[in-house]
Amino acid sequence: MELVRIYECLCDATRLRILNLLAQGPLCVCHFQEVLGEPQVKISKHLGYLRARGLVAVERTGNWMVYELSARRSRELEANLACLQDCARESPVFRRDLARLRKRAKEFAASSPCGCA
Amino acid sequence: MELVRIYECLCDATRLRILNLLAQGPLCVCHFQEVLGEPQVKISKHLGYLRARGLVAVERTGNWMVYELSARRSRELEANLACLQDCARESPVFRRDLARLRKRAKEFAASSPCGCA
DNA sequence: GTTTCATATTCCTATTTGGGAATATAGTTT
DNA sequence: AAACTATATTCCCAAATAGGAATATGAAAC
Repeated sequence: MELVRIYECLCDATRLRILNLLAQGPLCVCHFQEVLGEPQVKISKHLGYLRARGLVAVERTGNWMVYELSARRSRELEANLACLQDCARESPVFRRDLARLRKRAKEFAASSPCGCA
Repeated sequence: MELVRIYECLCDATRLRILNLLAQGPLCVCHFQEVLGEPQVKISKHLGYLRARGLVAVERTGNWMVYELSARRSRELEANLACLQDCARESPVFRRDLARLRKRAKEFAASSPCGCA
């Protein structure tokens, strides 16, 4: 059942926070690190997990790996991402992450030429 | 994060099928067994899992344990159950389960006095 | 009180998971 | 080519999970 695969992706806090950020647009690994305040290996592994299950896609830009939500989403994935967005809107953790993302968006754009944020 | 707890409940096929049936109303363990065609221990354990996390509630009626969706649901749970319903509507597995449930509803009502179905 | 019935629990095993330390890789810069 | 950067992977461990066989529980029937 494809639904199960989707829910497996959603049942970890770090992955939820990653998906929440990605809803705003593509982002590279080091910026996830900064915004979420989590070690590189953790971020990288969770992104790998999401990628292996087709929720996100990657593109290399120089040294940076820029991740984005997969372009081709099943109806089920679309519905669940929308639901997550809905829930995230009211949750302190997710709001805080988005606030940090916006706060640093300019620094990000200036410092790294990876084109994300 | 409460959301993670919810998604953990949703990332198993048997539990999804259980929740899909419960959306139609309360049901006792042996009827889950029949409709889902799964062994007693499996059903019972997954119901225990859902119960421990507050998604379902139980009430004893004679020998039967009748499960139902928890009456007090957070906004997040409500949203995700609705989303699941939405996805289930288009999935063969879930539709088949519901068909079987309806087909046997009368037998159930006649055979066991547990008041479910 | 013993049997029966519906359900829960225990015990076991195999698999998956999350996390971190250390290391590898692949581009970029010098 | 050597050094550096951003990221991925490997190796380890502890914990959670799913499943089934066997057994326990608790209410009902006899």
